[in-house]
Amino acid sequence: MTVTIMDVAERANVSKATVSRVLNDQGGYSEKTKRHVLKAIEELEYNPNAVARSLTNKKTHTIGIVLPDLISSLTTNFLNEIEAVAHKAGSSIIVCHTESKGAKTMKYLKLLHEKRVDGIILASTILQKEYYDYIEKTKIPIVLLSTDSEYPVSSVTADDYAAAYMATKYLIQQGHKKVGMISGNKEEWVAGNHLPRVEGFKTALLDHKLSANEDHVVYGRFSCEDGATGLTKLIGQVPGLTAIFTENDEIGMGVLSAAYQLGIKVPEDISVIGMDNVKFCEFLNPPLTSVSLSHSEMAEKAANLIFEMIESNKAVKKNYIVSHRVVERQSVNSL
Amino acid sequence: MTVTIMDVAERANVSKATVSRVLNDQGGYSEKTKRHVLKAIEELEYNPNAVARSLTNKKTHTIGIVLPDLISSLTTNFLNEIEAVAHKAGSSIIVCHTESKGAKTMKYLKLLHEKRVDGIILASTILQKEYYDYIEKTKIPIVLLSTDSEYPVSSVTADDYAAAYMATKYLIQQGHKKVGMISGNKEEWVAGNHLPRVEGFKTALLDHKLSANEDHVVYGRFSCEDGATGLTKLIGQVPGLTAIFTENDEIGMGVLSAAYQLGIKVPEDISVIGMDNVKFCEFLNPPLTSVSLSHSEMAEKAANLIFEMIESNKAVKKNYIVSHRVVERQSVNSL
DNA sequence: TTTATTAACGTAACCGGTTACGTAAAAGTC
DNA sequence: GACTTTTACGTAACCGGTTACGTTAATAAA
Repeated sequence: MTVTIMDVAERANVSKATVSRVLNDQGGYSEKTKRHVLKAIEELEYNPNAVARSLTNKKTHTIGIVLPDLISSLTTNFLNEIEAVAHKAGSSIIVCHTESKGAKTMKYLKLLHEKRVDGIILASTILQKEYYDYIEKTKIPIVLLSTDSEYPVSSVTADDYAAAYMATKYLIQQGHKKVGMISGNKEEWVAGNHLPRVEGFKTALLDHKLSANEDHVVYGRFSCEDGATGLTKLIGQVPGLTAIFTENDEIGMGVLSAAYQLGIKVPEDISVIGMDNVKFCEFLNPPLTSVSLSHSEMAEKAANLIFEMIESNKAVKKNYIVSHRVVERQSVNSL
Repeated sequence: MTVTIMDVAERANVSKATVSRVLNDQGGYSEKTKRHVLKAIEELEYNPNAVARSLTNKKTHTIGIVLPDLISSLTTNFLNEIEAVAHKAGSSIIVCHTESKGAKTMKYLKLLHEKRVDGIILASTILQKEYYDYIEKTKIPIVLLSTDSEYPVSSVTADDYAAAYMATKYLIQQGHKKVGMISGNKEEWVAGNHLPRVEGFKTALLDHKLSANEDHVVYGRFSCEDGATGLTKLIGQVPGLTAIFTENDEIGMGVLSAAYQLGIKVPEDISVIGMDNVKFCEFLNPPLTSVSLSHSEMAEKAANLIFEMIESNKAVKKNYIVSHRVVERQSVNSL
């Protein structure tokens, strides 16, 4: 049916070994036979079978990405960047979407191992002991993207604590004294990096001699809707509230939207700063000030790292922390 | 190194054929040997090699998705939905990002064939003759997602013409007489469905005895920035403009943002209707009225269709058109 | 001219599974 | 008890490549 290396060999009157050699530029054949082989390939429209090749080579030129439900622009950021790097490295990516369910993650890891991917990027997912053990056993190179871990594995992360601290400090420097935070789900196992964010927020407040207790933070999940409900809740909990730090831009967007509906003016009545500096920040009304975590950069680093690990098959382990900065727009007032 | 079916066979004192049989529940072995085999698998932590399996089975349980640069929420919509369906069908997805470059598309098609994917979903990409010929030759099942084609291939699309017509008619019915459109790039080969959108727009105008010439349409690319520049341009080109139809929500978002910056009130001064009904519409200020194209539904249908085609390996060809409707929010005023 | 070296291949084993076919033992039939 | 059928396997070929090794012919060296 489909044409194989054997067909090419026969038509070119050589052995399949020779065909394989010219295919891989390995030398060991004359110019003339090379031409013959190439001609046969051309005529038969031969397309090598990567599956067969992978079997002997023990390399699939495929890496797996597993990620939970994320803000769409984050997912896209990650995926785009990783895919671009992978493509340059001559590899493809299999994406696995875990829907925030732990069980599915383990299933996916097994699946990816079955498919013999060359490496795995695990994004925004806490590395459970179970996962770690499995990865250790299978020896698949792995890098964590946007999560740290207690286990010795490569990772590319942002310093969430410091970033949150910076966001909060920025608000304080603009003169705000009553500031609240809207966070993701307390129990949420995804991302797993909101606790540092809450800590950074509180510490910044405390460091500047401002009060900071649990009333100052409101928990939701990770979406726009939470911004809306969070806003009213927060206003109730902290009297005289003038500024809000939202754990991510999507929540920030929700706050902006809710404020608009409630007739609360941003930034005149209340200032908002988000986090992630996602693309749409610029186009919100008002444009959302946000602390940039350069997700693209993270993803790119993670992708490069995984290929580095794959190539030098020594067990290199590296941990990168990308920088952050606040990008000022118009959602924060100075008092 | 890694444990193979042979290792299992030896430990269980059977042939690898038998191991394979119990692995695939094929019968032809006693309960006792089954237990032995299972025990050996357990003890050795055997994990079958999908690559080897694919080689004989001629099935990789992998499908390829190729898509160009899209609005991130669209991409995510597509990917999520397709991945979910694929996962249920026991398959994985390889995503290929063409960055709106035609050359890359062909490369990806070849790559996917090399990797012997079971099927391909080609999203928002015009099916060039070259692609079609290649697909025909390789006999890979393919379905087009969000693009039609002159060639006989399966597809799941929206009726862009009708949807644009509906959007425009909606504006007219709200009393608008001077309405303009901001479209994507005229020459853009991606999406390929903006021409019908422009046509739908113009026809709706004409059908209601309103003027519609090329001045009423402004072309950009597909992003927020185009909304911003498009707005000022359009205001210049059509005097007395009261409403704008944007080819997609991202442009719509850009218009909203630009209007805010320019002090133009939406919808009081100018009404805006978008297209796609992407998630963030609800959270814009004001919330953006948009005609819903149910992309999730499209993606799901496309995914189901591709697996249907893969299973019944007859060359089934089906063409679905999903419905559309305008979802009213607050960006359109009635005069 | 004879011998050593190298170039240009072919042969066959291997990667890790699946499966058609053959066979011995167990079970069923008369 | 002899014969047929069924069960429970093992053997070996196969999927489509890669590669170690062996062989022959051409070329270089002596």
